[in-house]
Amino acid sequence: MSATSTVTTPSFAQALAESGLRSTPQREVIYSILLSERNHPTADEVFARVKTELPSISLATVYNCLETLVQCKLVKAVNFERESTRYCPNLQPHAHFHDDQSGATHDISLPQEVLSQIKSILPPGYDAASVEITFRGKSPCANPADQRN
Amino acid sequence: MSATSTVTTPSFAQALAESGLRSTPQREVIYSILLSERNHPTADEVFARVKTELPSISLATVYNCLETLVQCKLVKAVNFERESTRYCPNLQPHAHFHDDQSGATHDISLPQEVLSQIKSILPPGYDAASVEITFRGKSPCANPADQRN
DNA sequence: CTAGGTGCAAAAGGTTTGCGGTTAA
DNA sequence: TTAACCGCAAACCTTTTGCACCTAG
Repeated sequence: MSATSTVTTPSFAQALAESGLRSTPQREVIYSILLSERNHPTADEVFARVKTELPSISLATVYNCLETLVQCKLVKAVNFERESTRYCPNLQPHAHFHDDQSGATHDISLPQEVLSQIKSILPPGYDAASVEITFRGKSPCANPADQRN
Repeated sequence: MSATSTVTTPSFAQALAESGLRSTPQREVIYSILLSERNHPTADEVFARVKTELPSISLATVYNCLETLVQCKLVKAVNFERESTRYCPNLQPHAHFHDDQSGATHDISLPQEVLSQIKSILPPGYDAASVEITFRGKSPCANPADQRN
């Protein structure tokens, strides 16, 4: 629950090890921040949060760590237009809903059946390794405190 | 057919006028390049092409013109990850297939029925103004000359 | 001992903006 | 005449990189 302690989940260290990488305090804290704060934060937002725990961390290291986590498939990088890249620890197949007003981003679960119907629109010969689905519009936004801006 | 002459399609000037904007040679040429070269070029690629017709044009003007065309909905801006923005005059609902190897981008037509099934995965309360669907993977790429690389 | 990591500062894209001069309604 | 445009250069923002130092295996 807390992002404060250095919780080295076995699977976490393991996922890194599989890529020949180490589990470091920076990587652990950044990962736990992503897990506890599922608002799809930007690198800058993660930086602000992680600084409270590791005051000496640099923004470059945050970028590097996030990239590392993406490499070993612990998190996904999400982009909306030209906005800053956001990071998301949800590895399940899902779509994203981006609320332009509030800037909030929500995960939308994506049933396997819909996913395969989408893939079925591809003409023969196309081999899709991944599909990315992004909605834009107004979200319910029940909790105004969730709004970004 | 030719992108050389100053073809002021009525609808083109009209679309601009509706936003209180003018039809200029720069905007016309850029638009006709997009129409004739449907490879989803970047601003830089458009710049290279348009310079052969308007040698004195600047990259900033290309960016400005493209943005203007997007504003008055004559073209769509397309983004893949953090790559340069690409521009696309196809206003029909369609998905994009991005070939990571060649860099090529293909329009995939999106049947209305599939579109509505996709929208049906949204929980109640969500109001999607637009949906963006991007495939990544290997495309047939029958014509190697099309590869961007 | 040495490959991998961190922090810092500088560089690298891609895109936008401010400004002086030009042009079309 | 005057608002819209253009070209140029500088600014901007996000992200990456080079380098010196440090640390875990």
